[in-house]
Amino acid sequence: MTDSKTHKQTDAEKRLFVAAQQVFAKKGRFGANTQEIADLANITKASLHYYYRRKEELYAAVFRYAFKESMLKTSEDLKLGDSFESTLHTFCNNMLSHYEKHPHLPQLWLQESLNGGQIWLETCKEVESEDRAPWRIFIENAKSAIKNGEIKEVDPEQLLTSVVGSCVLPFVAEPIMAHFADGLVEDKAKFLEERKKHVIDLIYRGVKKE
Amino acid sequence: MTDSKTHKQTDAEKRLFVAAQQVFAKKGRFGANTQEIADLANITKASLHYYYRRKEELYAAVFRYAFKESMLKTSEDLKLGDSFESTLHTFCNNMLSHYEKHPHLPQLWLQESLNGGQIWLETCKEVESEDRAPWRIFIENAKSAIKNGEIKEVDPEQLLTSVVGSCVLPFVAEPIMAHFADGLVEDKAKFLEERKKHVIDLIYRGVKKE
DNA sequence: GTCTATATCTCGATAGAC
DNA sequence: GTCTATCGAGATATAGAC
Repeated sequence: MTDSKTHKQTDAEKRLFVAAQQVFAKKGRFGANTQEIADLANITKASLHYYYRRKEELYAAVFRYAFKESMLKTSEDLKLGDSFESTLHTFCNNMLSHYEKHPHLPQLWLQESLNGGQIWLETCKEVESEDRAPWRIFIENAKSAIKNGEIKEVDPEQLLTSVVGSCVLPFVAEPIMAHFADGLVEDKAKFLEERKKHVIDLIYRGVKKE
Repeated sequence: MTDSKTHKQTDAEKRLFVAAQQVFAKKGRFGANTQEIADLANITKASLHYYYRRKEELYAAVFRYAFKESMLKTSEDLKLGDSFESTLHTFCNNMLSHYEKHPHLPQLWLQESLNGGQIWLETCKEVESEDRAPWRIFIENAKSAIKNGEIKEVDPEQLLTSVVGSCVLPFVAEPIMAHFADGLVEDKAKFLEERKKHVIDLIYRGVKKE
């Protein structure tokens, strides 16, 4: 944790934090209720309110922490100045591996976005001011790769949209995707491993100069 | 409408239907409340319950109708046996044009997915039994294109995931995307027009045999 | 069909004992 | 720090007049 909650967490508080992530991811900021969170964390509602006076505080704390951690993971090994091929490779692999371990996180992002995205925006700015924003590195390296002829002329923002959309969909639309992607049901780990290869190959072929 | 609600709708019921789409898309199945829906439709809560006894019934009716209509739109002009290039072109253009006119629909799909996707699945099966499922045509035509050498060997399900993810993200993550895609804020129509070209070009270059 | 009024229930939040 | 008990707001849903 980086800011608001630097104190030592008790076991109960840790369980609360994890439970809140899950429930907010499934039900959203408004749909989630404190009883369900408390039950999942094996504490009472009163204890929940002891740690976080208001539900909104809990939501904001959970989102900020999870998002910052994830951006840190996603930007790992990404370096300004790397080739686009290497950047794409690292970006997709990091993102997909991270979300495979924590599939509820992309759901949490989406819920926040559907609910207006205000806290997301605030957190984004913090991440950017600390120079840990993976999307900035992605866009910068794409621009350089266009200039030096590695890839063709494309709008880097459009490209980023395609990459993120491709990586994230299996997690936010799992119940539906399971219906027309048999692989997702039979062996999820294998499907996601193939997904890494597929997205990286598809996108790189799509932009590289031959 | 195809089944459950074939009767003539009054003006009030139509307004209710539209309002419910909007509110369920933003707040989700659980977060949405009937007061907000009724207000937006300019009717009272009592009238809402006159048409749909329970909130859940309203939700299910709204989802089924909207999803079926959308699949009909998306599968327009798609024909079994078309080349993959033509299929991709039609699929992306139809989808993006439809969602540009009704940006809350992809939000409704994802809300349903986050809430378990049960009603989605039921509706999917209905659509498939009526042979109006655009995803089936997409996958079939991709398979044929692999066989006849138009495109390289790829998993059609992975490919579909990438296409849908790329097309849908701008609508479900708008508040965030607006932060790093300037074009989306300045001129949304232009951004989406460019998006069509970008996605079609990126994906086709990514799979075609040179 | 549409309304006002109200019953009933659930939720977030607090008080206060231990 | 964790609990039981409870308050009060706000939600869904219903009753019954027009």
